Amino acid sequence: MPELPEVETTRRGIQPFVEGKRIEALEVREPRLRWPVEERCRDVIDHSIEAVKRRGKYIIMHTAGGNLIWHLGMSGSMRILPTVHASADHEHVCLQLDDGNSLRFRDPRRFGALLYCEHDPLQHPLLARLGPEPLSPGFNPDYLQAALATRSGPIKNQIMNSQLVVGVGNIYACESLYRSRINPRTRANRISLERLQRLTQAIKQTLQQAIEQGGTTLRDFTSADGKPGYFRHALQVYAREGLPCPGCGRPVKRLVLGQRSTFYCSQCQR
DNA sequence: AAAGACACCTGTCCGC
DNA sequence: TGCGGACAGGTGTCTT
Repeated sequence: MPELPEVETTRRGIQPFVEGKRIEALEVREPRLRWPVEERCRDVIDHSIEAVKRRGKYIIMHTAGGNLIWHLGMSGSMRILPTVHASADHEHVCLQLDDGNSLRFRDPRRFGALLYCEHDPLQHPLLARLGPEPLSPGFNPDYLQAALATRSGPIKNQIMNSQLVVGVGNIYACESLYRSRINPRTRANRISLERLQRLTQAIKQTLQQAIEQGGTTLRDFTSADGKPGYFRHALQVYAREGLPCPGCGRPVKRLVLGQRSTFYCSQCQR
């Protein structure tokens, strides 16, 4: 489920409820996430959450007792509920706050993660080698051209590679390539600077618009208040195999790249 | 160094 | 109604 817009929506949703609050308890009902939840996560107990940040698809909570790094994986979501509220199925972690509310982490598939990092979380091995934020000025045509110089694989695989740029998952890769009229199979290092200009712009616009819509809900994504995202209605090719392309009316095609479904228009995207 | 396959999980949907 | 198989928003790890 969660690509950058969904993670950012989640971050914005929880931030006002957790920032400045003290962590009274950390209840791990199911430690078997992507990696086992470590015992030292408990070092944050009795400390206040000073800030809630995002890097790529990671959500980072800063406290004087160390930092919590969250990843939503494929099926993760967060909600704020009264602590007395019973926990739901697949709600693996509960962070109890000092105002009677708690943050619940639910993740049926358990591809998500809760990590602890005592010092600078950006230096954590999983975060240290991440590429630039797609909405930052550092992600631009010149950067992308240099980054792709040695990459001959399909462009779609490249923009989904978090070492080149973070936050772009399967939905937004498909949508951004459609918007920039680039065929997802195009070999990355053969794309002109002009077309990379279109691509970087399309990625920025698509992600920005999706954030403004609260992300995309395909099946079960909800933000911290339990509401779905509305960008689903703006999807032009993703999960629309056989339906007419909004540009030319021909049926949207599907192929598999990097073992992921890829949706595109063979007429509009060259 | 880059690319591709595989792994990790549960839930849902579709065809028979 | 039940069952098997395909598929799902991610990404680290291993092998070529």
